[in-house]
Amino acid sequence: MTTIYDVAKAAGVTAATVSYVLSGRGSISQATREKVLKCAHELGYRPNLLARSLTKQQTRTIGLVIPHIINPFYAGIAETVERNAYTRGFRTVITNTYEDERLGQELLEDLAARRVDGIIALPGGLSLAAIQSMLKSGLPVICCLWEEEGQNIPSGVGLDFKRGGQLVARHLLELGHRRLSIIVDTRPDGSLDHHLRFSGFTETLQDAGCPLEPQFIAHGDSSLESGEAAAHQLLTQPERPTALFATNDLMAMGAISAAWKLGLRVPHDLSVVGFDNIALSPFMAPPLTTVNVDRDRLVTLALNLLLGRIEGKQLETPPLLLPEMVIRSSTAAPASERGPASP
Amino acid sequence: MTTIYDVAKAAGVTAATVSYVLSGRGSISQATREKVLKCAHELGYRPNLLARSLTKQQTRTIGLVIPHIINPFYAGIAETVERNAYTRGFRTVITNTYEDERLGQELLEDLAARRVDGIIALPGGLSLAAIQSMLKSGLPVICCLWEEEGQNIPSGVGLDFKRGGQLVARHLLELGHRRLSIIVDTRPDGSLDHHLRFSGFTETLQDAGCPLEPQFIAHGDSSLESGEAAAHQLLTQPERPTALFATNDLMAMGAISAAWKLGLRVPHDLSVVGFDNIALSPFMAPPLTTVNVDRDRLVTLALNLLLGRIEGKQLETPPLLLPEMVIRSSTAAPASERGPASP
DNA sequence: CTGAAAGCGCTAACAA
DNA sequence: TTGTTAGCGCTTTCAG
Repeated sequence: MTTIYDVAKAAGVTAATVSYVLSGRGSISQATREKVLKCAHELGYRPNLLARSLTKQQTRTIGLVIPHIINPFYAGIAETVERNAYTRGFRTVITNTYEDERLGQELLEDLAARRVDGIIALPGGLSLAAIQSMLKSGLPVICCLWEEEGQNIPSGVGLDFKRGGQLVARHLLELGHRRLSIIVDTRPDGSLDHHLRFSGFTETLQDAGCPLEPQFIAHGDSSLESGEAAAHQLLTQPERPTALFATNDLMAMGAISAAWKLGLRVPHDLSVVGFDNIALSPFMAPPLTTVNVDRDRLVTLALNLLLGRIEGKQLETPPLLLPEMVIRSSTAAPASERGPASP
Repeated sequence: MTTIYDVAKAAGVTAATVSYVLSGRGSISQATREKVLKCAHELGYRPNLLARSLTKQQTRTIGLVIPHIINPFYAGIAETVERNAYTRGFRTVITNTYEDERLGQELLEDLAARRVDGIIALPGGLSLAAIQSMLKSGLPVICCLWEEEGQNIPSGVGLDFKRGGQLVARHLLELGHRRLSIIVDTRPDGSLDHHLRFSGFTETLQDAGCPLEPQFIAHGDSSLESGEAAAHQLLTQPERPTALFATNDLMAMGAISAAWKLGLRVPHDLSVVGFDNIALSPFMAPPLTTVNVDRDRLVTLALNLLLGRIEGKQLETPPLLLPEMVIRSSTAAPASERGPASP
């Protein structure tokens, strides 16, 4: 691997000079600049970021920690962060916890060891303690979409998940549904946002005098598989629900799949609502009614916060983002309200 | 940030000693070992990988270059690579070209500048020239799923895409379809694998005396959107095809969506076949018939090759992987062959 | 406009 | 068992 010294020797100058022309700093005569550039090119010189970062004490790199890239919601976030950070001069390294707190901890340590300039952390596989520890060592961490009972979360950008649950309940109620069901991800080690979607949903039903029945509550782990399994269970009961809310789009897709396999038509026999509005949602059969999370805004805010912190500014956390209903074709009035089916 | 020197001073030893206990190398008395460990912990010491990598001349990190993480096919590959590499002691940094060759080139340079120990490169947004250039500078690069007319590809692991196209044609033919259509990604700057899926498909039809009609060929860019648009075009012609092959699963999903919106039932009115067998495929409505690419095997082979090369071994490229049909519920005999529809 | 020199944090001979 | 020392590749004062 050719170094700056090799280039310097070839160009008959010193390493410092090469460094200057390469960085565009300092004032260098046109002649030597060209000579250096030429030599660098000929020797196939490639800067060593390790060395550079070591001296400059910054990497212009941020870390992004998410639970699982296979979930299109996180893939979308990852893309947005990567592109956004890139235009602001930062590289992004994406890491998956796979919902494993041990791994999550390790990843955080690793990012710190790589001396990323800052981290954006999403819940799922990350303990608050681990984050605090990073923060304490001076590494900026921005928490996105984080919800944690009681404890105060480090600065970040949040979303009003509870409101999301309310919106869904209201939508379904307005369509005339009375036998509602839910598939919710409430794994003990998961983050609490699904609980909030759940409570927003149930409380609204309660208030409307139409409380959620216990047998219409099923659990999943946010995956397609779990959504399908939970929906199957819900839909094979003696009295079926007419509507189903899955607390994320992937489980909703699984639910639609379960319905399909049972010969039930969505939305005729069953209305389905998801949460997240992933890129796939408009292309499901039928297109999924869901709750949108404004990822662009989320990421922009998070990055503002993070890059601000990296530059030493202590910006204040923005207000909660507001989710909004996206009504597509997977919801309709219950069949009894509409007369006979039309194919 | 506390360094090894801080720890050394606190423990009353020298930096080298600290390095030794931290790495577990050398022989250190139990007493000092404990003392050092204790100090390191108390000071919140975190190793600096930049410095470490700089001296060790290796990062234990590999780069993965893919077109677009939002495509579940690539997300799946990314996960497999990351997990696999991790168990072998390597970290992975995932980068997206977004199908942009300029960006792709830059990413490659960046990975090299970060001194990753090796790279796994998938086609789409990467020029062969850029890869060759990395190779020339001594950085191991393994090309996966690469197809390039004439030119000889650097070592890597490939798949018999043509055969995949043949399998699809055969499957559809056997079901009794005669009016077949295809949505293919043949962007000029894309990789050639879709061309191969296409030619395998068309040639088989040709041989069967049932050549693909020109108006039944549509184009996409591998995205959901493009699949839906292309399918819409195909399905609104005076005489509809009875079967549709999309050269990847995402476009197939778009096609199912288009069919749904036109009130056509899959597979009753239209059979749909995809390619890739992404994690979503079994959960589409209906579950998608597709061509499986054995990602585990692919990644294992690629990693063997890469880690081998990193250790200096020059292993020979394994034979092409063989794709295989996965028949699910999106294909059936054409309606005319089956009598009237059953709901 | 360019060179000399110190330093970023860590590792690995080699001595002691 | 531990310390000394040189060096990894680059940046950046400070001189000249």
